[in-house]
Amino acid sequence: MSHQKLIQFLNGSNLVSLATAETIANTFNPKEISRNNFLLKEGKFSNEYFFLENGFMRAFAYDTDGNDVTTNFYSGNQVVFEVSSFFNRTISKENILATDDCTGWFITYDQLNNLFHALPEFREFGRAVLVKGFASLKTRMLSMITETAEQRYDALLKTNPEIFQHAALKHIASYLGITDTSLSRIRKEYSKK
Amino acid sequence: MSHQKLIQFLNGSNLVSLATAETIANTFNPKEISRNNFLLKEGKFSNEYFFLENGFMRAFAYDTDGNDVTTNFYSGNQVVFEVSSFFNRTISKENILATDDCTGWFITYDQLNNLFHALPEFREFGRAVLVKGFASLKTRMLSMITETAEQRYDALLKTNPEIFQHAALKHIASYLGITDTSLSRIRKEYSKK
DNA sequence: TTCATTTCTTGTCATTTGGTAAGAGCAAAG
DNA sequence: CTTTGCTCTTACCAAATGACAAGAAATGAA
Repeated sequence: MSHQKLIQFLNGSNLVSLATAETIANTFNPKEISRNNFLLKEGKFSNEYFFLENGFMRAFAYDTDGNDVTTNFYSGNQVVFEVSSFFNRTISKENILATDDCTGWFITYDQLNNLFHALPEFREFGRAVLVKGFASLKTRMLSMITETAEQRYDALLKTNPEIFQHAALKHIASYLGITDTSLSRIRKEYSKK
Repeated sequence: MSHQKLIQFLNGSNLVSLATAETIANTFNPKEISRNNFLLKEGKFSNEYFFLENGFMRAFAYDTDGNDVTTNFYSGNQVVFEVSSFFNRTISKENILATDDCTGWFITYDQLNNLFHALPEFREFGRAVLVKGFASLKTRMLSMITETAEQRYDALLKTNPEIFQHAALKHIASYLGITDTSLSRIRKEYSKK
């Protein structure tokens, strides 16, 4: 296994030089997670800042009635971790599950901080990762408030079609904030158009 | 005007020593915004990392139909800025309006980065601000998906009662993701209990 | 393969929420 | 004080979504 994809990911952000990207990548350790295994289980600490190279993951939490609610999907070339648990060193309320066989690279919280301390470029990169996640959640929140379920379905289909190739519809439904029954109805209407 | 509240805010995070908090605070400049003036207007850059000492602010965006949608409320002792515009140096889609006379302290993007570069403690603080905002938005997103409008109203009333003393109900309604008509109905039902 | 389980769809009905409009209450400006 | 405009409430009806249950389809295990 080579660090090539990780180096490209770091350098491609335009925040990290190629030389620095190589230095950073060398600190990352390879990790494989096979289908139906967890990157993170609720009650544990998120302690791996994980670059997902290949595979697919789903983050979810349980609501007060015990229903599984999808909070995020992750496909390749993304960083996967639970922000609050990882940075605040608190136990996670979320699970992150590999729904396909996954490969990637990780560093621990301590390693991340050492790199942040030593490499200003990596700090910029780390901040950009946080900001990007924040911004996309804000966008999603606004769409929850201003758009109908069908509009949100349509937008997800167009912007993240890969999700529909990897995730169960019931999990997509809870991600969209609706029941699986409603999603099924929406898809029926939608297919007529 | 003294930096005292700002110093307490920085030091109270337990991430910044008192001496460093004083150094940081000295870089901040005082700013007053009177009622109905904007800290940020859409189309402009968010370029002030603003510590709100006193007053009340509301962030909002317009949806595709031109409706005003409240994205956040801010009362005293919080940092106010638009994450994506500020850090990505892009124009803002959001407005931030002082709904009461406000006082506080700000630094610019460049000043913030200089401080981050020079003071590891302030980096930690800055990260904590981002992480806190991210985590609270995740919580809000989950409540949008799993709770009824009445439950969300109840939760907001209990966790952020100050909002009800400063904001118009129609603005609270869009923040909760419902119409002002629905909020009015919910309040009527709620008051019976 | 066969059986068991899970997922997805569909139907029915109830509930929630939205759209619209009208009127009451309140506050700011003249 | 009166007028004007904005906010909030209320009523009515429509639309969207949920809850539940049954059956079909797909998946996984033995």
